[in-house]
Amino acid sequence: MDEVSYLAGYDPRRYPAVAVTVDVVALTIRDGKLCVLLVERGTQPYAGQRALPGGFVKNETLDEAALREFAEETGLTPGQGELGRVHLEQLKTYGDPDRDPRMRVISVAYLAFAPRLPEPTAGTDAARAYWVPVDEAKDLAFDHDDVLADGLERARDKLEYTPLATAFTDPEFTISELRHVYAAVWGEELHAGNFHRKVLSVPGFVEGTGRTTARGGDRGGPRAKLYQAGDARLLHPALLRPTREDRVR
Amino acid sequence: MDEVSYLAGYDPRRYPAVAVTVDVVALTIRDGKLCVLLVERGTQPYAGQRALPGGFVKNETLDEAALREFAEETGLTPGQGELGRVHLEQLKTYGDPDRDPRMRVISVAYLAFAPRLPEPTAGTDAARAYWVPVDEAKDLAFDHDDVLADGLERARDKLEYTPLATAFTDPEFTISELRHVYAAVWGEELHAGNFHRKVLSVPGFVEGTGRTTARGGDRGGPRAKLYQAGDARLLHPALLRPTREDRVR
DNA sequence: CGAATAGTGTCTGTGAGACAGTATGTT
DNA sequence: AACATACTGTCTCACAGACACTATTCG
Repeated sequence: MDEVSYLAGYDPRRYPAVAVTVDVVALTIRDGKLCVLLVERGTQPYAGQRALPGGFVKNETLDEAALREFAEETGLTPGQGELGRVHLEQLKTYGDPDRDPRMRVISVAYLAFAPRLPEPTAGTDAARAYWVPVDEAKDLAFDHDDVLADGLERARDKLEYTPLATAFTDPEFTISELRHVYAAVWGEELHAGNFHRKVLSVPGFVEGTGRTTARGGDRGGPRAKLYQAGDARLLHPALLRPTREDRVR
Repeated sequence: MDEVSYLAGYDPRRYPAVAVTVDVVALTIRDGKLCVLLVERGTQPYAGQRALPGGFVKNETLDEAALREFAEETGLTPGQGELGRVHLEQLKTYGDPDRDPRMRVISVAYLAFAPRLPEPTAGTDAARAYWVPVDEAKDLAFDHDDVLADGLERARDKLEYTPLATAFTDPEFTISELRHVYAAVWGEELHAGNFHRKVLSVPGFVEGTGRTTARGGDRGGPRAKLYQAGDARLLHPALLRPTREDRVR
């Protein structure tokens, strides 16, 4: 029976209550490591454990709910500055009947790619959230280990065929910085020379600004040219990560 | 605030009711055309219009709800025969506040790839569902036009890097039949010779059965070898569809 | 026989990856 | 001076796509 004919004679109050939340897998890169935003739980169940930030969906779209939660936890002001550069996309919905011990909770998970942000300030609502390297983010509350794993997989895939790596950088970046983003997300080093040529050869991925860095690297080397994100929304050809035969079967 | 601390002191009956449904974009190929399963709506709103099959989530996982809805509308018996060959995956969740005029409805959409199925029998519950070529499926109820469009996009992408085209065929198929699946989903003809060689060169995509068709094609030609799906879960290298520059920007 | 199809051989252009090499910075 | 880094050149192999060709079977 489709939702509609069903709803016609439906009194929602007679059915077991269902709650809908959004949870956000917010990723950024700090000190060359891929990090995820977590909050500490204060109440039961899972008190003291860490969880993904999230909350109830109010009278708003799902996308708006996710953006609002992200802004609240990071302390950023909606519709302003850094928040505008955050990429948010829907990831997957989790709804196993027993994923929350108290009642049926359907959670729409979102994936966020954020540039390096100021540490959430103490004293604000955002104080309880902090960035954790993804390989230290284990034993999360509820099914959030699964949600995080799905988010990481999606993020790694997206770097291959979209220019979203630039969402992790400053507006102006060097090819080397971009390579470090890929290395952090994929967890493996990339050949500097080939990566450089490849990035420049993909139409619309990056465009030069004419500027260069003020000085060379900490340990020497020439000043690097600065680039900004181009207008491509898909990379063509894609930047395939080194083939892992075990990903195939 | 995360979902959890919120829920601790939460009485769901005090909040506006939210309903959660699943809707299914079920695709199959009939007469060489990609078709989607639709139902005719009997009640307001959108009475008389067509919609994707769907319904309320009961005390079950979301995946189970989607499979149940699909089985109900097609008349297939759960856990049996043809139903076991259907591929089901979560597509996306739709939850705009006004997508249903009566109340807040969050819909988790699923995508199904089905082999050619018997036409739903009259006299059963499945009688009101029928297969419609996707290019004739317009003006659907609610936001189902968007859902269908998202499902088609996902299906076209999935054929590139997974062996899911075999989910549209009989268990044993010819390379030519497989090519017609790609042609139907992508909406363009493929070079027969190159496609043939490409499919056989991808490890684990198909494996020969040693058998051949009983007779050649209707209009001549040798008997074709029969293949079955291999054990690959990802195609490597992928079967990229002809490049469309406008997909990139 | 004529036509359509299954399947293979071959050539060409593109791109990925390995490697080397040059120029320009740093400590 | 020693070394790291930015960036470019070159070679090789894999693969996509165009095209040609043979063999088989149907009407």
